[in-house]
Amino acid sequence: MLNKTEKIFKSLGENNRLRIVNMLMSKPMCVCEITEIIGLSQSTVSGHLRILKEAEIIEDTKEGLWVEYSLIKKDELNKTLFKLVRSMFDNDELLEKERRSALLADRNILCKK
Amino acid sequence: MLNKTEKIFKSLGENNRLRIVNMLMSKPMCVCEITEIIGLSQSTVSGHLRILKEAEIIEDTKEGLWVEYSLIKKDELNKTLFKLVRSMFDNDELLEKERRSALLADRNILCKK
DNA sequence: ATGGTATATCGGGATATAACGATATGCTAA
DNA sequence: TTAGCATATCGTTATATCCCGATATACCAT
Repeated sequence: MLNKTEKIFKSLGENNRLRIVNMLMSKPMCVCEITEIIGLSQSTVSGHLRILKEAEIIEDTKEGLWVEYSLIKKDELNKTLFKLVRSMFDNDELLEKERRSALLADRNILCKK
Repeated sequence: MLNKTEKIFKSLGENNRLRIVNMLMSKPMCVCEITEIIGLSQSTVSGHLRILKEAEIIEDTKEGLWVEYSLIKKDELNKTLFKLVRSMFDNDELLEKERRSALLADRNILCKK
């Protein structure tokens, strides 16, 4: 469907959302972890997550006080899409660094203020 | 690379550009054919084509007075991308109709005014 | 050269998007 | 219940995007 397709590509057509998708390739993360690593305001990150969620790229699960976001890997479309995106992300220094940061991120350290 | 990836997805994240890509899946077309079928102004269509061209989704070749645009199918990335997009376009009535219109389009009839 | 055709570019108006800080909501623990 | 933390939503501002008509450019035929 045209509008669904537009929504998917539009959601991926923005640098900071691509950075979020890239980080979620390492592991599911809560908003505060993403916010810490990406260096944007919490409200901005929340907005980006909403857009990716509406495009059915990511989903969220409540984890007590936290909301954990993760890539939706069930359906074939997304699998192909993520494989493609991952290949496009290869050899990008910033993205590699952020995948590593995501992997190492510990919400108990990053989030408690 | 991040910015290249953003450019590609941004170029595909717009309904009318998706319609153009869909039509070009039938065959290479010149601007006037696309303009006729899509029903937007010539300048708007030209703008969309420029964006798709800058994202290296399509390329153009001069054909005398005409400029013919076609999908860039050489590299693997695009091949995968087009296969994916094509599958997302399946069973969309408007897009099917426009692929057919594109296939039947004859620039000698559509364009000469 | 002139006239005609196809395409690209420019300028402007309307709408959409991205960013932020402030505030609201929702949950947990004491 | 209250306090505190994580997240979502709201209001605003700045920028980007989409559309069009008008104009410029490029090419072809006469």
